[in-house]
Amino acid sequence: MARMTTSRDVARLARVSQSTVSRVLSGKGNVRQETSERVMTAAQRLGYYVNETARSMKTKKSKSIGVVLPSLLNPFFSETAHSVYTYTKEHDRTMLIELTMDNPRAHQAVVKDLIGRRVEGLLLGAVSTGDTFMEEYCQHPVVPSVMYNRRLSKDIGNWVVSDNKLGSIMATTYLLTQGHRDILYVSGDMAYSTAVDRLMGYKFAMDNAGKKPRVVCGNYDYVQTFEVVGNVLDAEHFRQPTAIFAGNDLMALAVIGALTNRNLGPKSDIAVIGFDNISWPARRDINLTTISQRQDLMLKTALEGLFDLINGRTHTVRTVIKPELIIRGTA
Amino acid sequence: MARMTTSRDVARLARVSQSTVSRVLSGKGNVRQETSERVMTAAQRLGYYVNETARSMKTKKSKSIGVVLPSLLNPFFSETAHSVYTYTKEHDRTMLIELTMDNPRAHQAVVKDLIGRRVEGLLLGAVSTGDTFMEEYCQHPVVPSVMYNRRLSKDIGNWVVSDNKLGSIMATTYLLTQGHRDILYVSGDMAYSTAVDRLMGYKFAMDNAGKKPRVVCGNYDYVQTFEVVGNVLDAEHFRQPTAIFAGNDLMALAVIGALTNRNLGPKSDIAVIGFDNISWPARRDINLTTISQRQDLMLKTALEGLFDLINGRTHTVRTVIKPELIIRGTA
DNA sequence: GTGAAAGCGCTAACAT
DNA sequence: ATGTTAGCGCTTTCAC
Repeated sequence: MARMTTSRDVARLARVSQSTVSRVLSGKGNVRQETSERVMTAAQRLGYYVNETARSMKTKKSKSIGVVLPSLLNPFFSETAHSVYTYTKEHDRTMLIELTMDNPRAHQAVVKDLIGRRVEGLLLGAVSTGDTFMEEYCQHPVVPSVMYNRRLSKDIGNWVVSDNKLGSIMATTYLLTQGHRDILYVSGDMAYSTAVDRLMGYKFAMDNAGKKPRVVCGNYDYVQTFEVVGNVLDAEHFRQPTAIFAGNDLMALAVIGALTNRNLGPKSDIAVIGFDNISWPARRDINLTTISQRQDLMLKTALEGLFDLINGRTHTVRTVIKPELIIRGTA
Repeated sequence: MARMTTSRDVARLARVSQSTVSRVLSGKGNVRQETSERVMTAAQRLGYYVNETARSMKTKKSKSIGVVLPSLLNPFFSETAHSVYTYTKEHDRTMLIELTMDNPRAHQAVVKDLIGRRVEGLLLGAVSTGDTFMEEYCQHPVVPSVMYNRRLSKDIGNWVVSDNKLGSIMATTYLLTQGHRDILYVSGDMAYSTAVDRLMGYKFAMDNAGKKPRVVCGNYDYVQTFEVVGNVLDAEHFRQPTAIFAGNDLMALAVIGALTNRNLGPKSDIAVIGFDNISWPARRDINLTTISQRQDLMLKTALEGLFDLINGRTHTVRTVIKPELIIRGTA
């Protein structure tokens, strides 16, 4: 491609100074109507697009916020990304997405990358509990950040998370009151606070009811859960659980998949409950009973908090969102 | 946040010139081992991150490619986004995502935005057939672009799409050979070439078989399809279709949802076939019969083409990907 | 209301 | 091997 037109080119054609072009296109400063029109026409004719790179270089505002997510293959996070886009746009910012690909070790690099690109703030949705880089970062931040959904084990930095332990207790208790005694819990990847807290809640509720907890690990992964739960279902010498509580909806879907595969019906044969309440399209036929993280509220809170941080309106943002039990058709 | 450290700060601390810092951190130019280490230590101590904005300002390479998608709520496109991330990363580029929110009118603005940010190339996955801005853009491009999946009606610009008409014929013919005569087609939003071509294929195949086509419009939207198809199913005075062919998988899921809601089974009562072959998590219990767009191949082709364009290795990229019939459990 | 000039933080000649 | 210098394309004083 040929060299791109600059404001200088526009200035030459419009017979004004380059700073006048800047004034017209940024909408700042007084410019005579006629001059303005001449500039606009010239810009149009040359197919001029303001160079945002140069602009943010000068203004020291990148107008962008960095978002770190584990993956876009989990509906929970692709929905998050979609909403982040909407909200940041409302705040006249663009979102820069980075993915860790479900690998905690990739986190540090993508955060550094985002900082290098001079994002004005960081929304971190893939923090693992023991991330030492993040621990240090929270002590000496260069750019405001808020952890979303997942957080560090040390209670530092800014975060908006849901009360995962409580949500887990709610789910387990609900199954208990439905008469279930053998409740299998499918855990997520224990590298993340959500998995830790949810497991804790499940154990707490089971202990309280004097029931024996039974746990398998699905790692927040569809395929792994499908297999691991399948193994449980196929083990003939053990008592089958009457209910399965999955640590997130993605794994709950895998559970249902494993069930269907064996001609077992969710609820009719084995109750299934998830966690997240993803507003994912197949909900009408799956109709999953789940714990809502109230994702939209959580995200909005995190983002508003981040903007408050950016604008110096606050120093800390720490919010716990109360989860909700959503009873549908699978439990 | 305090002013960020610059290479100048690092230079001062390391007692070298600023350009030496640049040489060390960009890995270009010869620097003595010892000097290099001194710079690295200084950078470390100051928490220095190279300002990519300034760097790309100077090098005139943004190291980023712009991606326009209709939405991240449709699994087809969130999967696309996920893969784009992987591929662009392999090419040492970052992806800048913009969404049209399924609104063709939003397209022009987001493309301009991306150009303003000086992306090196554009992957356009949300082009509508009659977009006059894009038509003009293709004649006088400022930045290389390739349309992905959807394209203009005028045959201009660069594109990688699947043979949607053929795919549609394959789906319809398959249903016909299965003995179906009353096949309902659920169309997508006719603003997009995919919807136009798929409808054409369906009609062609039906005509060929001497069957009467029957079409409703789901606009590529889950909720709308759920309702529209529900209406058909509830219309008592009409003959029910024995098979439903949905213009994409998202709508096929809505069809199955509407079926399930009425205690009808896909295949057992009414056959369902989709289009896309999204590798979406619930596939094991839904087990949707569909037409594969071979998304991965299509995307890879589009992106490789885009990079070829960027590097001046080619002038045009136009590829039609042959679709595949994937027979599973719903038809 | 408009122009001239400085400078954002880098890289890339060009010197030495 | 390292320092000096000149911009990249803007915004923003400061003059006039």
